[in-house]
Amino acid sequence: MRRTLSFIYEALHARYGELRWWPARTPYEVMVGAVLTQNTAWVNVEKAIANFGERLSPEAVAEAGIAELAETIRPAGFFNQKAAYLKELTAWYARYGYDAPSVQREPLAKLRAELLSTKGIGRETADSVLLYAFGFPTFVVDAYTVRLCDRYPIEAGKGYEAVKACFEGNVERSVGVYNNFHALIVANAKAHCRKRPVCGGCPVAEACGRRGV
DNA sequence: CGCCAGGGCCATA
DNA sequence: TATGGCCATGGC
Repeated sequence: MRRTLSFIYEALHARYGELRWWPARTPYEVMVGAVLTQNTAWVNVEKAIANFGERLSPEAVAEAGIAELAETIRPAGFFNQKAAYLKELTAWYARYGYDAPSVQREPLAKLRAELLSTKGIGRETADSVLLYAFGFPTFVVDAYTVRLCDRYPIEAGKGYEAVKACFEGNVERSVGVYNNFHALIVANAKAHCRKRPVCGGCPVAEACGRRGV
């Protein structure tokens, strides 16, 4: 299994290089994107992000009315729910004075538990926030990662935490690797490992359990 | 036109 | 624990 994961990482890296998802900007913008992208195409998230203009700050979101916020994020879909979720996540951030270094001084496990008890913040969103916004070494598992585990002989076990533990236990414990590996999985899922697979030219076809399908 | 996208909540059994 | 319904826009 370790060999399989190492092979997949190396092969994807050779094909796509360093993708570094969610580049720079502010941690808060990453947080907003993490909520908006829930079951939503990223292109729609970008439209919603653009709608904020100068109001993409925790202070502005905290002050905004829920209806106004919903209208701003409309292109991202599920806008009523997500407006409420953004309020919740922003309220969590307020505990740390909207200050990233203050968050980063806390233990990962404590922060993850807090996020998971925040309405609208499930495992993937929590891990995305911790990894991409604040730089904690926590592996993000999404639908593409689960698909990878379904198609390759990785034997990660079932459920989010099992898959997460499998990756964390078998790749270098590094924020950079966690970041890039997840981005690589997404990139290959879009190019080849789709729901309906496009196996021609796939860089990891050699290790695929469905080779020939 | 139908399918689906970097989920999560809630009710139900 | 594990399904199923629900939320909603926009690209293809």
